[in-house]
Amino acid sequence: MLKYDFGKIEKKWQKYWREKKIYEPDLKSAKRPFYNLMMFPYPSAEGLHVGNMYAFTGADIYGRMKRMQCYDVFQPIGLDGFGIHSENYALKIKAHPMEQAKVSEKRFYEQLQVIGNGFAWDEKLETYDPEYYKWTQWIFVQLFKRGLAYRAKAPVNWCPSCKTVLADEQVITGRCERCGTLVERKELEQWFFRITKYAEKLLENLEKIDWSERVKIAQRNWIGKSEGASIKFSISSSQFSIKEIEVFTTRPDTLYGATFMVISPELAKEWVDAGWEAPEEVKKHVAEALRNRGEEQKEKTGVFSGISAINPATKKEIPVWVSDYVLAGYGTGAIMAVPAHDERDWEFAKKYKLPIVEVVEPLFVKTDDIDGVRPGLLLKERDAVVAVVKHWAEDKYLCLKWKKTDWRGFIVGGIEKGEDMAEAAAREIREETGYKSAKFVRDLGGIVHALFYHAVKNENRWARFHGLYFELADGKREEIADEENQIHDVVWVDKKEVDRFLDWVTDMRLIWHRASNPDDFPGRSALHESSRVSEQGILTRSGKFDGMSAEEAKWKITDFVDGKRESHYRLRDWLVSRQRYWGPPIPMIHCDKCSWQPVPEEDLPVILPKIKDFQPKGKGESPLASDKSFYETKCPKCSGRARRETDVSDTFLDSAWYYLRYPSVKEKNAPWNKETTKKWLPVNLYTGGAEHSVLHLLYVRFLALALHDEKLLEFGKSPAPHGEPFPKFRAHGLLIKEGAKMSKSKGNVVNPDEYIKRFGADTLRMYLMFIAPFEQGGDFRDSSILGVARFLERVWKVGVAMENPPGEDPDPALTRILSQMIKKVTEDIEDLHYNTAVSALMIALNDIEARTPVNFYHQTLARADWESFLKLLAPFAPHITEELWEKLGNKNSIHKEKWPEYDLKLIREETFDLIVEINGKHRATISVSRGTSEKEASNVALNEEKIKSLLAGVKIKKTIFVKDRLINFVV
RNA sequence: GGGGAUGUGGCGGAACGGCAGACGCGCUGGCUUCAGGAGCCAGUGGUCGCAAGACCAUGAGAGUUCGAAUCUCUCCAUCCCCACCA
Repeated sequence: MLKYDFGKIEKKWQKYWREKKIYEPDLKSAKRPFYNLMMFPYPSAEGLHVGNMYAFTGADIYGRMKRMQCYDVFQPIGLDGFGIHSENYALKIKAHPMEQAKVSEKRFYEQLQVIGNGFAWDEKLETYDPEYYKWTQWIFVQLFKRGLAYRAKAPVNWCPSCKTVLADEQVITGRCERCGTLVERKELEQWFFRITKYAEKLLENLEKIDWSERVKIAQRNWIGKSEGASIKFSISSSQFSIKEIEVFTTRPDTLYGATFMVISPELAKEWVDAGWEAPEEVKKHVAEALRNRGEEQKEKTGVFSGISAINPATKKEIPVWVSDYVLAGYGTGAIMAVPAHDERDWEFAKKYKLPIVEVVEPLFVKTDDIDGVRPGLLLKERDAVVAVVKHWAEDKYLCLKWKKTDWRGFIVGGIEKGEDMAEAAAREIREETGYKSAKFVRDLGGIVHALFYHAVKNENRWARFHGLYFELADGKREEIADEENQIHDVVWVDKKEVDRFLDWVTDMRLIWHRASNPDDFPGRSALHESSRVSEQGILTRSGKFDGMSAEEAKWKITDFVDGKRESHYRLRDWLVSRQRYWGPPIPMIHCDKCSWQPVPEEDLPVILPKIKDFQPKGKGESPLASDKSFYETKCPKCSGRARRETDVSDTFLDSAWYYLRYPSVKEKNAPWNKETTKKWLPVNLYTGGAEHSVLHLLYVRFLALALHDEKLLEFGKSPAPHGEPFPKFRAHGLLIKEGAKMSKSKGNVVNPDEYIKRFGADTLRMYLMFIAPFEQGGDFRDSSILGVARFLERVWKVGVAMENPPGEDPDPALTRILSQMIKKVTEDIEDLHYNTAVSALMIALNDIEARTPVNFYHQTLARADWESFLKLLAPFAPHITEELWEKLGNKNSIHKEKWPEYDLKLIREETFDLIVEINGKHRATISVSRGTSEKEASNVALNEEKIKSLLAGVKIKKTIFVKDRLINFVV
């Protein structure tokens, strides 16, 4: 076998690319700037992970195609080297982070060289470079000056093992994201960024940016908007200064069912501090609860506070409890408890025997499918009902609306033709509701379907039925309404609306079945199964709101008790300070007289000193706090003695703006050059891992939006939402190994070096892309890489043969095949479907080989077609294609060549395979010319022997014809 | 508990609502080779059949459709993210 020397070739071209700077766009005068960005890695010094390479290669392929499509592609790389990852690694191997960073840097850049990406090396950056973090600090100062950075004492997440505070985002189920230790709550003074100010904007803009849907959903959930009302409850026994309790609720419609209140231990403590003389057991409970905060979910516990409040709707006195199931950080730290309609309140009420009052009755709807008739019912408003019935034979739907004011629930039923309607109704109602007394409308004959309703009046339940029937069989209908029920409209509606409606009915049917579960009390289960349904429920025991739909009552009740309609967000301010060593010092100075002052801009950067003892201390202080020469300084305002902030900032701040620095790394006087930024931003395509859905990707957006609003930043490109840095983001999937997640503990981490040594970077790149769709992730298996290695060997074989003088009559079929492939590969790369693009290249090569005697490719394969093939392959295997391109006598890099174009006419074949189906089953395939009409196709098909015999003696009812594709005979 | 995703041969995975299983791995047989390996040729979802072919197959069940892996609903399984958010 002809082995190509990938080691030599790859080295040769990597050197060439670097020297000729073929991946360096002209940042000043580029005509068609395309910023292709990939998330930069944090160097862990164990070297580049194959997962990094997977991500980079995927992004690189896209960039390479764009470059060949005549864009000025800018594809920078750097290192996210500051932060806890790198620091912990240094601690582990007992190295100084500052020295270790240099080691990691070297190793990473070497590795990044050999994977063959088109990086713009001249613009590389490292977050721990003072030239870089000078501006990270500058950003901090700007935010501080504009009130977007503030210092506050707050309960924070404290990791006792890492000895630092963590952002909420870094706490996973009560444990530290990094080391898994249980996180404690501590009260500390910390620096925050006011990201909550942007909650609404961050949410809104999600609708306008082109991102992987799963990432958008994650962000939406993280921001966690809920609409509700804030309502005040006054305290009846006002023994101390607190006179009222404010709560936030998303269900103000259930206010009449609020039978008690619960406050969080934190709030209780606040009250105590404000002078509340709480009973001993309350104090005990609070102390204990506060100690246990952050622990895993456990059974709810609580104590009665001895205080009572007034329910503003019922004016009744209700007890106030203290319990740890109420969180301090969300809403007001106090809730109104509606045990009938909230799972947690229900549990609590059951445990402590508190009253439960049901105030929303579910809407019972049932449908049946009998005799082809599909009845249904839709509740539109409080006092109008719409029913839709499908005609059993024709494709028609009947839509009926009528008004009624005194009902509570509806039942829709179908009955058999000829069955006595009254009997059916009686049976149905008794079975479904258990209501015994009923009055029935008599059957008047010819009934195919009927609708009923029953009304239920609070405790004193009664049911009455009203029948509406119509004759569908002969197309006539008869409508009957009694004196109370007026039919308002009868209209035919279109199918789409009916389909939507029927889906709704199906949902309701499910709810019905759940609701009829005799457990607990009626309604509870139904209401908790789906908030959507509970809001479709009807109010009861709610004074003048009885009978109103919950949805409507929501805001009416809010108004009634002087509540405020409000939106709350789960998102909380970004905690940016870290009591660690390996980060950019926060550029703030504290003076006893002048309070907090930012370091003057001309004094930046505040250099991180190289200190010996960089171990975290665990006192809530950074190791820098033991370095006098660092923290002793003068107040920039009064020049008095002052103390420098010794905390450093979160790594996520470093990575929240790196993309702005890349095009401007050579700018000395500003974090980003105005013109360059206008020209190159926002980023055209951002690629990275979905694991950064909420952390990094939210922070970056926040910062860009804020900098825009403060007029510190201006993007010039693209019509994307103002200030959004990444109008298009694609998350790649996770690469696993033989079915398991790669992890050091399992020892199954794939080291790319090893594979590059064995197979070459081209093979590894292409294999990674071939495994599975890029956005899905894939399973790395050693055995499968051989297929790609073989493919490249064969490419080499053909390429070597193509050095010979071309033959006289190349095969036109190959030209067509290659043209089809151009289309396929171009579209696949655009969609990031690299696996199928690779497959298309393999098919093309198979065809080339199949149509040519071995080693005589130059005679049948047109040179231009081979050049196209190489160009299409170039993004995947940049080295081998460059070498073969040179072998053809070309002087310039293939990566600067123009991407091949295809001729639609050439792709189109004159004939196609007509699929002949009988009743949708494939029976024959006939080759006919393109554009064949239905009539011709039908004739050809019916003359086919096989079809003839299959259709002998049967009548064709209908023929379905899809042009240039198939013909289907329905018999 | 909530949210999201995914279920197709022995495996990774293909398939604008229109020939299910492209491409690759693996496997089987043959050629070649001292041998190992590699290469080349043929085959490879299941059942029945000498064959032509027929039937069955995309987690299970229903629905829509002339026609469903694909759209809708229910259930099951697996994975990921979040988790007492009122």
